[in-house]
Amino acid sequence: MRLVIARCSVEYAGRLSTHLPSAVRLLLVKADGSVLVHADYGGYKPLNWMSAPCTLVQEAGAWRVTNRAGETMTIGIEEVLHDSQHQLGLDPGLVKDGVEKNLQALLAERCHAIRPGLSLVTREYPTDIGPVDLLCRDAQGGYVAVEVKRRGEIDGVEQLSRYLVRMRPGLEQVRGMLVALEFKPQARVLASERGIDCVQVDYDALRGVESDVLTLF
Amino acid sequence: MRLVIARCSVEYAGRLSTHLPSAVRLLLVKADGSVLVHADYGGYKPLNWMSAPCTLVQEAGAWRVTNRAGETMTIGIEEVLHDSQHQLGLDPGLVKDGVEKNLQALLAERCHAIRPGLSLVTREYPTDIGPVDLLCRDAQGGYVAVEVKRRGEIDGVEQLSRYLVRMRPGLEQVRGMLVALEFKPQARVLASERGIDCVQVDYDALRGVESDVLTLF
DNA sequence: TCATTAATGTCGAAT
DNA sequence: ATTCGACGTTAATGA
Repeated sequence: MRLVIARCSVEYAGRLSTHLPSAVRLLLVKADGSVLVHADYGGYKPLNWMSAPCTLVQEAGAWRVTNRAGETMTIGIEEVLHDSQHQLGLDPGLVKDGVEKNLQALLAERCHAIRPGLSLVTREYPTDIGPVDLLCRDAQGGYVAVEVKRRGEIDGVEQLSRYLVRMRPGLEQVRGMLVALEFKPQARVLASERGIDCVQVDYDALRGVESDVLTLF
Repeated sequence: MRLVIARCSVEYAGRLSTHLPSAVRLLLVKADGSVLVHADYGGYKPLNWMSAPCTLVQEAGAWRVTNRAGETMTIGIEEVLHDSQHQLGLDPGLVKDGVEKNLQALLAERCHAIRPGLSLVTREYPTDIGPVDLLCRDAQGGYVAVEVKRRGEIDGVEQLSRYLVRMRPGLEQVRGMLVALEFKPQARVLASERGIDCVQVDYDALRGVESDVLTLF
């Protein structure tokens, strides 16, 4: 990893065009070849960047970075204030907990935590445009297609709607249910129009229920 | 801006939980307080981060970064291999060209470049779920709702479909038109099913037409 | 402040 | 190679 603090200007031409006037910035060159240009504010996103795989050519006063798609980033170097190289080695990588996969697994084991009387038929019930997260039956024996999201947004309603259309030839009266940790108002409105129930659940409470179950065995 | 190369482990607890085992990484502390943890591969995205506004507390062997939402990032510092501070000053900021806003502005001024005979009624025509980019009339006087995208994808078709449903009570025969620089095949298929026209335009040509017009005056 | 939407979205998995 | 959906999406904009 190479760290350069330099007065520079940057041009990017690819999916769009950008221009960055001259100022002092951090240029970060990673071992995989990717180049990031960071200002001293604004977390997360670089001002400009090029992801690997790409090639960096250093000319007299300019770095030219290009990728296979023909996108180019040109960094005009005016003054180098710092330049250091560092050996970092491999990274073991990030472990995550609390993503949709975990949520779906918890809900599959505790369907009645979504709605009392709900029981699981199968996970990943296939349709010709992709699998429905959970297929359940309610207390009256009716089928319920459940789409699980961390955040209930309009896309989730559209996704579940598409599944329901594909399922209805076989399962005429299947109902739709969108389950999420939180909901956007627009999603509730659209779901309501489509006759889809929105059910909000609590991740910690679900995990609590889950660990209670585990301690029983 | 402070640059630290350190052997460290990182925990994040917030919208989800993550764990990052010990390894050598770049810790980047910006002037606005934001903290980024970067590995030596994988462009653009930090492994972990906290955006401003947030507070960094440095204890004996650990940095604790928290934000207003109660999210926490804890960096266990085991060995510092590099530590330098740099004065960057203000950044003039990034200038972009070719984003949807530019495209919409160009098309609003040159509706007939979308389809001959098309004329603008208004930009940002309101519906109760958001504004339609352009409302136009065609050569026969019929209304046309135009949604502008850089890339025509399935989401754009769905978005325009929702607008059309909301508009039809007032504008019975309004047609839908999705305009983009490029189209995904699936978007064309879905649009066709919904009776929505897909029109591909060229950004440079549009700008060319525009600058020709400007040079006339 | 919240809600909504674009993004050089990125990234990973499945096809 | 392309499509699809998740993401601590982030970031910007308007109400």
